[in-house]
Amino acid sequence: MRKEMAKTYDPKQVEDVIYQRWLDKKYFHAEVDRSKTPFTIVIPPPNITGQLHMGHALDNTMQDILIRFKRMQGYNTLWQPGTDHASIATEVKIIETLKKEGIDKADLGREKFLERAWDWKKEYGGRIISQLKKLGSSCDWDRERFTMDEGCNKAVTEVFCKMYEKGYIYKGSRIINWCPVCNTSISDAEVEYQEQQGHFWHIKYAIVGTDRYLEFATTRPETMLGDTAIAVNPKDERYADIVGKKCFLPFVDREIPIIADEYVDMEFGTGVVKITPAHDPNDFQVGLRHNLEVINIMNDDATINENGGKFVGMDRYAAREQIVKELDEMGLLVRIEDYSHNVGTHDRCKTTVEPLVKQQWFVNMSELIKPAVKAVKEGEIKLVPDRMEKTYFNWTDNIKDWCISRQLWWGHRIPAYYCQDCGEIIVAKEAPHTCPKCGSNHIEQDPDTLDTWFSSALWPFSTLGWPEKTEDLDYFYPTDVLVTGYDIIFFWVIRMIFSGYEHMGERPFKTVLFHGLVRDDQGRKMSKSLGNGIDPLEIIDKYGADALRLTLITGNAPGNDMRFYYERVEANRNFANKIWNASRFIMMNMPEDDSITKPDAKDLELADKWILSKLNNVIKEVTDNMESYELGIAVQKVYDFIWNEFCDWYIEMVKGRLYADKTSKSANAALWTLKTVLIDALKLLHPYMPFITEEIFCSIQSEEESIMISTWPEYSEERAFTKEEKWVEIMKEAIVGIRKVRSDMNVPPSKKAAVYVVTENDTVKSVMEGATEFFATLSYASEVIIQKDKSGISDNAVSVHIENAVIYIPFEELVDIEKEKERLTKEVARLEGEVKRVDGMLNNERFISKAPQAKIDEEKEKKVKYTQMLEQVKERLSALS
RNA sequence: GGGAUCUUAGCUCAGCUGGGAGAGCAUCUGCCUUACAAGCAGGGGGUCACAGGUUCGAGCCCUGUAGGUCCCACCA
Repeated sequence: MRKEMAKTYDPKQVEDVIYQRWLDKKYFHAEVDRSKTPFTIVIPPPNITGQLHMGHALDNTMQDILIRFKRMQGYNTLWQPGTDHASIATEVKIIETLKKEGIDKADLGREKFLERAWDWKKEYGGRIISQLKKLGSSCDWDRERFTMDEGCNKAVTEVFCKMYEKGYIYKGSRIINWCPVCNTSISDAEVEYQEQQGHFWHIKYAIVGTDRYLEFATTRPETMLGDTAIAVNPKDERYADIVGKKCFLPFVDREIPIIADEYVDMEFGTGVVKITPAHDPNDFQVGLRHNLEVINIMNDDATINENGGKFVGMDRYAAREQIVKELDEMGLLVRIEDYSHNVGTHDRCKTTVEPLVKQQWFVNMSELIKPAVKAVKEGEIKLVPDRMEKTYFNWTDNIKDWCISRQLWWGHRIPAYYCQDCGEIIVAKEAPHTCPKCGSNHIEQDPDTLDTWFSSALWPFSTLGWPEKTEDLDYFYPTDVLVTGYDIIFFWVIRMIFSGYEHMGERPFKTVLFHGLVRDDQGRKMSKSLGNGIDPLEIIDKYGADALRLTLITGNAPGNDMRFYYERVEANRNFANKIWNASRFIMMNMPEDDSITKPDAKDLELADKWILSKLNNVIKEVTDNMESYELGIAVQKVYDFIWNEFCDWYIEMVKGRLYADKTSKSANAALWTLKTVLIDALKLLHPYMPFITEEIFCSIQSEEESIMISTWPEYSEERAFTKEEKWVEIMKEAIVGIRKVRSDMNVPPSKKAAVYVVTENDTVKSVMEGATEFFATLSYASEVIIQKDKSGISDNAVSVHIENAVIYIPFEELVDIEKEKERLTKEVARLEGEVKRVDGMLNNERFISKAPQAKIDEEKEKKVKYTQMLEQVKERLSALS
């Protein structure tokens, strides 16, 4: 025995030690090696503000599984790590901390603010990395990158300038989404619609030159201050006569035209819509069609500006209240209706966004998106599961220009410079000293920064050295798999894809593997406000990283959300312990000098061949499943194999051989098989449970120094023992049958009884003879007697029927013949049912003519088997009466 | 309004290209059998939402219905 192993596995004792050893040995490190095929994954860079949550844990577990699997298969694997500056998320955090110190961002000034931001990065940027390490992530940490490091900055500037030159990036005054709390524009993708209870205010305006009024409804009465028209549908006969007339707009004393536009739905409400081009995207479009004036009535903080007349300075909601009140007093408020509608909010801070017309930078998407659509359509990039393609195309088909400028300080500053004298715009990698147009040196850089996704869109190649033409880029790009949540398809996945084609001329990855959200045990999203988040680090601390990883990967189909249960972590912790104890058993039984030798084929016994063959099948299936990204199914098979076949059956089968004579050939064969099967099973499990598999691997063998760089097992014809597999399955059936009978009769395991196997079949006879030892132990037999007929067997026996054999257990006084007859009668009924079912199929001409031959043969075999068993049971039954 | 997805054991979910329904937890019975009580052995429990259709054969494919979840759009 090599060393004393504790009775229960304690992950805390081993995980950190093992991880450090892997780091020291540089197993995670990748170098270009042209003799090997690369396999590359770039990490979705976590935010520097982030703490590891279950989403990260799932995402990174999946990546680590793929990387470890491929590494063992012999690929030159690179898992490229790094972090994201997360412009707005970080900026908000810093503003918060400043606030606590009583400092206002504006007072601090840009430079000082950025100093604080970098301090933050230094302090917290490493936090999430160390948390990823606790999970066991085998990233190449020597290559850690940051979206705002020198290389990424260079890539961003390069891309901006290039796309500006091509005309893809432009500056324009358009309606954008404005967050009045974060004080910045945001992209369409960042707007989250929330159903809110609001009101529908029915208001009327006087039609100029008549005594008529025009009634309409609005959910945002305060925007009336910016109304520049009233619209009806051109086909609407109700209003045909007033189109072209004007309405009087109270408060701002403006006359606005009544226009006709298809946009108006005649069926909805009164069929009249107020048009506020400056504060509604649809109205903006209407305004463009009708050349309407765009009157912005709001300041950046969502207070009413000087265009709002007497409401100037009021907050948007206060103004709303006041306007409604005054309209009512003026008799212009018709009624108020409760109304539930969707309100656009900022996904970061949940503030209601304000559509505003502003000067911003945009990326024109119409050309860029084309190769990204083609790639997925033609399968050059595969989305797993493939239904995600629908979501993908839904976005690409309705793509709008991407607003990329943000009124923030933390981020990549836009490389655009303005001549303060002649207004010339210069976009350049380096800040110009003089204006190329007028020669002035009075030049200022655009104060805005870029959307944080602008830099992450470049991540698959910027991290490999682009825009430099590096060896790494040449070798590791395109990457192989991107693993991410379906919730960032629009933010990130699509943008990486079109960026890859645009700047590299090639796809950034071959496959995108999506996962869902990890929810709490009630199916709710884990969130800070609900306080229902489960900290992965706590789980690791309590149950170990392996148990957590297994929990996240099992019992859930690709792309589906999952619920997190402590019970499942516990079950997986128990599984770890099970493996631990199986290994402990093997090591305890090893000879002192470990002198196990590979047995000759002829020395392998029935059970050995059976488990080797089973293992062989599992290897094949698991490998296939993993190659098609069915990670959960794959590990479920390993789990079942280890627990239900290896531990529950094989170990029990060989105990006798080990306890008898450790130096015998039989014991050697058993030990060799135990060790071989365990090691291969550990290898299959290693990508999922890296720590415990490494710990056991290193103590059970000394030829190799780490399981993570060992070779992935392969299916081998040599280990395919089909016949033995079948025989053992029949024996298991017999054993289970005996146990069941005993259990039904309440016979305690301590009470052994003789077991007679009656068979005329030579194969059954020889198979049984070769396995009496384990057969006896597992069926609690005092002895196993194999004979051709029933002679010498007491009538006071119960019988178990298997294919071509009847097993008798003479329990004598314990046997209740009437009960036994009842039991056998049920068995007859069951078998008759089986025969009937098979006959139903085989007598069906169309089944015979259309079903595949293999299926027909299978059913024929079953018919033989069940008919034969039915005869046996009937015979026994008649013998009892 | 458009789309996706789900409905399978008491609970949470698997079930890959159609060929006799599975897991974990829970539950019941019996076991401290010298790897493991975080365990062992045995059991109960499902007309796979409903209605049609295709097929020799449907949990799986098609159509429809009902209910749930999510994404997109945003009728002011």
